[in-house]
Amino acid sequence: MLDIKFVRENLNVVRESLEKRGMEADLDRFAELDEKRRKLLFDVEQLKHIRNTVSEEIAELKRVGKDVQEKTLSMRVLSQKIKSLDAQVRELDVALKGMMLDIPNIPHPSVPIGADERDNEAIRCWGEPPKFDFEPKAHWDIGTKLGILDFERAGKIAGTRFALYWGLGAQLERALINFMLDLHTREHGYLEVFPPILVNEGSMIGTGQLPKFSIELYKCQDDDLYLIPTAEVCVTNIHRDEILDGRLFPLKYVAYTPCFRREAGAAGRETRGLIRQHQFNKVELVKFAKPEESYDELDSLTKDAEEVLRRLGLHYRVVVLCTGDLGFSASKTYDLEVWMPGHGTYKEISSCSNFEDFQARRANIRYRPEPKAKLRYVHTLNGSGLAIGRTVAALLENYQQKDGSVIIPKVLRPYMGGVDRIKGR
RNA sequence: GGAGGAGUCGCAUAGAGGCUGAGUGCAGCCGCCUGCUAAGCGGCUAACCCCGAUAGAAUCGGGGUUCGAGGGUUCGAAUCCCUCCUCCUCCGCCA
Repeated sequence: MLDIKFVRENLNVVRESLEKRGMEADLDRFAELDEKRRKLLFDVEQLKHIRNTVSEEIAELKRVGKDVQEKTLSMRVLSQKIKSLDAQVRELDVALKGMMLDIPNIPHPSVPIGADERDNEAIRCWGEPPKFDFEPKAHWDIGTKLGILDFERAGKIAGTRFALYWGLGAQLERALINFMLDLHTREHGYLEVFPPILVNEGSMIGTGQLPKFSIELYKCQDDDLYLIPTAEVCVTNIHRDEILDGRLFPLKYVAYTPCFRREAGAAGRETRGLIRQHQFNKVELVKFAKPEESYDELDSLTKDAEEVLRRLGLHYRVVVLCTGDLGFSASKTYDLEVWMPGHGTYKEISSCSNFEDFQARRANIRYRPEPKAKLRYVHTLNGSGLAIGRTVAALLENYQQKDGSVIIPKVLRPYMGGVDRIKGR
């Protein structure tokens, strides 16, 4: 959420930012309702002032045993008036809050302007695509043939866009989770957390999934609970409604969780394989930072995620998302895209974002910069470090051999009981 | 799931319709006093919103709101009533 005062005083900045994103909002209506609300609020507060004063007088009169009837009667009228004005203010509050919750974050000035992912800018590359003396296969063919991935039975159990892992496939998934958690906790200084993955509506509003993107979420029918689409939700909301100690910044958390997405807008896209699943595992990095340090923290968070790919020996590039591709809550996002030989393309495997104070304002997460200073909103950041299913896909495609087996990178072997190659069941 | 109890300023607690603009203690900060420390004395220790002053984020003045959340009763609610949430105790069920 943007600061309502900022929006009030910078309507054009907000309008421009919406335009850059290719989005719309009725800002004229916002201005009108906001104006109306403040006028009403001013009126009702004046009436409340009278009520407070007269109530005091009534108390005083009763104390000395004087008649109070006349004042009480006139106050009864005033009180009704206040009640009705209060209701009107509340109505406008709800309308304005609703509008504010639907306005996306303002992109950072360094974000390239563009319409969609084709306008994203690649800023760096690491490694080389592996060379094959045969036609590299897609990971679903490799995995199915090796008997470690079973999409048919997953479809029977749950439906399309679900996967069943067997044997070394399941172990590889688990090995990657542990490898990533160990790397981030032992070498990058993150604190491991294991949060609830069913969360309430307040948490979803806090990070920006609700109210606008409910179509992407799985909701429990009989409870006010949602399955998380990313650990960003539960980990960022750890500090909802808290005042944090700025001396401890940056706070760095890492969490492994399953994630659940309805993929409502992706019908027909990437229906095969592990790339786009309703349920997938992810190791997520989350930071709480001071505003003046948050972009440095974004850079180091991105590097922390990149380190996973480097150690796995996977060729990747880093792109800056353009305004049209930028997420609703983000000010700036770097995507890590891993090379997928079976597809012949790069695929997003991590998304690292700075939300500035957008989520902090929604979730009410603040800190006091100095002992006597005013409270400020923190900046929140997060990034995948990494998406596990997509990493499995990338490993299968990049390390596939002519005989259909797949080499396990050295760093994972200790996590696989020393297995150096998957040759099938 | 059932039955009780509780949620008040950083922590601990008082408060039971109007002398509460929420008191007290602790911790913390700033003074004073002091050879040093301790003690003592005085002060400060909440957030948000609206209006006004100023070129302004700062700051100042006025007003409003907030005692878990939301409604209600009343001229007036921390206090009474209703709904919900969270925590604790006991019972039942359960990995």
